[in-house]
Amino acid sequence: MYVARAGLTPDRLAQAGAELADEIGFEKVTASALARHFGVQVASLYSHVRNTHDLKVRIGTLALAEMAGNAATALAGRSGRDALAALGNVYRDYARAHPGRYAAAQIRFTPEEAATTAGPRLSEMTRAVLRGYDLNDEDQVHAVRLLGSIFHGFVSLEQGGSFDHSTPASEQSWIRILDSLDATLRTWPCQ
Amino acid sequence: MYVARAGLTPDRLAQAGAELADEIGFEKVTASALARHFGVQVASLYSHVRNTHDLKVRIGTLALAEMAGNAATALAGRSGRDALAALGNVYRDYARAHPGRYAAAQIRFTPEEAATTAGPRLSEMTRAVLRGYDLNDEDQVHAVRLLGSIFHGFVSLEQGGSFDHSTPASEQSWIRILDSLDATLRTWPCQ
DNA sequence: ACGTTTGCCTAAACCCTTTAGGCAAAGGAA
DNA sequence: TTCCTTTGCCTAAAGGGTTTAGGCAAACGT
Repeated sequence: MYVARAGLTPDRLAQAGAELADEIGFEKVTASALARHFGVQVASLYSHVRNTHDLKVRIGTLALAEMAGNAATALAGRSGRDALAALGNVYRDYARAHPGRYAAAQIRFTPEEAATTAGPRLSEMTRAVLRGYDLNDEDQVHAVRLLGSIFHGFVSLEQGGSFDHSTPASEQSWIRILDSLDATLRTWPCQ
Repeated sequence: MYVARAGLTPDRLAQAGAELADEIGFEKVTASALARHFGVQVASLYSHVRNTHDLKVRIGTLALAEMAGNAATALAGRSGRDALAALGNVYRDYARAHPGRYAAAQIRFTPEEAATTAGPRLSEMTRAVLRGYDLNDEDQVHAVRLLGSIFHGFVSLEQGGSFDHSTPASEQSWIRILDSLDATLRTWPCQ
């Protein structure tokens, strides 16, 4: 016995799941919680998503797409250290504004899932930053991996509170790290 | 109706949980799975750990202690780039050999939990590496955070398969990244 | 041998996931 | 409009995982 249709769709579930993730934590986003949010029975969700893993993949995909979009905007008209900082801040700001979504973006995708996400677009943004530095093709791969490691590592540790119990504030370290990364990329071919 | 006591203790549960985590994944380590492993009823575990979060914290603590121990061994008699690579390889090798334990070490500890873990000991190992470079106190904090970010970020992305779909092998990037990190630390004060 | 402590048990309540099958609303065609 | 099809959400039920309460018997100190 119900009043009206809730209008569920896979995208709407992913969107609501993303919002819920930011509020209560990605690992607490369950089919039950989402069903409560829409005021429907849990089983109803299964007409729109295959299972909870499917739901989580959709949330992660949404997050990656948002990050790639933010990156495209942030990188427009920037190059060099400016672009480097802009991309780093996309990661960091996104993780701070949307911790649940950021966590969702870190789930392990299968190869076919990964191909359909905006992950490749985000890699492309990283390569765009590196165009401001003089790297050959192989070094560019290493540099993409270096940037990904630092951005993800820093954001992940900062998010986990690892930097909370020492001074100065992590902001200071972030600036210094961007500086040193810029220096590294400028002198990379010298190795 | 049972035959003999299983000899459960908090430490034994954490140890078995750690092994289970490496076999089936940390997120699949449940009280149920652990009880099955020991051939006891699920409720029996609750005499030894408060709840599943307590169990996970114990597994994470065990992992951090093992990593800190490995680091102490690896750093003995090394300095400079040699020590840097040794510490990085402790992270990387541990994550590869014990993915479940490594995941357990990443859970968010409360401040009082964090104080009792080997996390501080691992930070101390990082500072030991930095003694081979000429950094003032504040720069040392930034450098500790940089090392933590890179090591954790690289290992985490490599573990997640992010480097699987491009060449060359991640091993090459790892070496280049250690090299550039060494160069960064050697010239850090020049900024 | 005896009392106390300790370890594991059964039972039960609660929540989350997933599948199967059903009814009624929405939407298209005559 | 009426009829038919599709679609959306429902109920029901089975299967796990978590956690608490209370009980019995083994282990242990004396």
